[in-house]
Amino acid sequence: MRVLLIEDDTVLGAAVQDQIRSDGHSIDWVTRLDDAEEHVASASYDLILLDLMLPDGRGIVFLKKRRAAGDVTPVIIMTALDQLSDRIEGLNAGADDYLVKPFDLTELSARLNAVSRRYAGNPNPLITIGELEVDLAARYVARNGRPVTLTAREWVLFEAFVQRPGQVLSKDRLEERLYSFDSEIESNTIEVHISRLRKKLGREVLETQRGVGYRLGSGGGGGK
Amino acid sequence: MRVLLIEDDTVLGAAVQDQIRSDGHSIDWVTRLDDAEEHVASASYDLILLDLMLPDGRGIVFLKKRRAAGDVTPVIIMTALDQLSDRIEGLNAGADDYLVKPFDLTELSARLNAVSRRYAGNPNPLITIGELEVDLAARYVARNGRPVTLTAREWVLFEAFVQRPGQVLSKDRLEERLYSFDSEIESNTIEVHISRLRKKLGREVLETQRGVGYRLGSGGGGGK
DNA sequence: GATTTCCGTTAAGCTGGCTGTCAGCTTGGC
DNA sequence: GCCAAGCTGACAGCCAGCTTAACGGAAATC
Repeated sequence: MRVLLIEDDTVLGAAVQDQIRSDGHSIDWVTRLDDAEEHVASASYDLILLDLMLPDGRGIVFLKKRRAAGDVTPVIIMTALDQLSDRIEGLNAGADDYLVKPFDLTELSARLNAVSRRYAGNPNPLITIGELEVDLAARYVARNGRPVTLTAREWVLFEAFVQRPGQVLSKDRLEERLYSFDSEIESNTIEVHISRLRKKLGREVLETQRGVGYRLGSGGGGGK
Repeated sequence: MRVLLIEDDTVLGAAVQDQIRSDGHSIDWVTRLDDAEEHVASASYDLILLDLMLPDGRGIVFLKKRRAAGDVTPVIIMTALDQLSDRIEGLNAGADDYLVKPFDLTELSARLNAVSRRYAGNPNPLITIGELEVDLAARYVARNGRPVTLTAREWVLFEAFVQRPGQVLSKDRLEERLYSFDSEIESNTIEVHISRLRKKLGREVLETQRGVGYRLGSGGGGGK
């Protein structure tokens, strides 16, 4: 397994590097986010270990950027014990796991094994919905075999429907998903995004349940 | 998403149950491992929340048994802060994640979302009424396997009957359900909606009890 | 640092269909 | 056959939702 470690603490970094090597994996270690950007651009990794406090920015930003770019490499974030909100933010931003500093090196190994096990046995399943093909893990949609590019918000919405085929999702529920916990939104943002999704994916993909919400259209809930 | 919670602490258990419900998932809560065994044998879950210290044994044993049996349902274990060795053992035994007690409920939600994102949710139980299939949670009805679209009002009415199979509901009662407290309706609105429902769902679905009200027809609640 | 492109949000006008009402008809009880 | 209760087709008003256009901020490129 190929691991990228992003950590500016040299003591911790060296320890992690040693542990991972002795577990039989290869590892690249960088201490800055811009270094990290370069590495992910030029090489492919099976796992990224990400510290959230770095000299040139917050790790969360890096993570969000990767996810927005469609990168699904598993990311484990490393945070201090008291940074609860960071952990939550990290998970919502697409992290797969976190480690609380200071952590035991055997725990790191266990996590590593869990991740490699999870993704080894999971070739991405393709979901077919009418004329659409979806790969949730890879953030990929194609319409009639032709790939469609969705923006971040569009994907979050679309994913919600694909994960719950046949189920009606209310606008409130979708809003919550887009904006996590905060903020009441008093506009038709959801409607606009739905409209754009329909434009890209086909008019029939999302059915309106007036006064209730939306759901995946024909073919989507066919299982029922 | 369907969750099985295995936790003997009633305070924590109740809190978790509430949180998960308010996130829109369904949850079964047991306090003992043998109860848990029964549940996983008779139902399928999308996620198991597992306390490691239980009155009739260690949760680890349960987890190992499930994995040995080939069950890949995601499991999140819940441990006290100082039980580091338990966490490691848990991860190595096949747990997907862990939560450190005491944990924030928002963190629980974030974890839940991460899991449900990873594993697409599974549909809810279907209720069969004659030639109809109903999924209350998904607001879904099909007649002879063909999905039927109900409007908001129609659904509210229909739901009332499905929730009380065999029971006769008076027009007053139904009116109350549609319009809460306000407004006297001086027309035959209910009758009209009933008529529309019958047109969509079949004539026999709703029986008229002249002078009394309506009730679900054959197959609905005949048993009880 | 300037410029350009992209994306999410907001606002406004429009539309389709839901919903309540009524009138005329049917059904069931006596 | 008569009456009351219930059924249903038609219709119009209105509102939820759709769409388009424009704005502002962020990121990317130079």
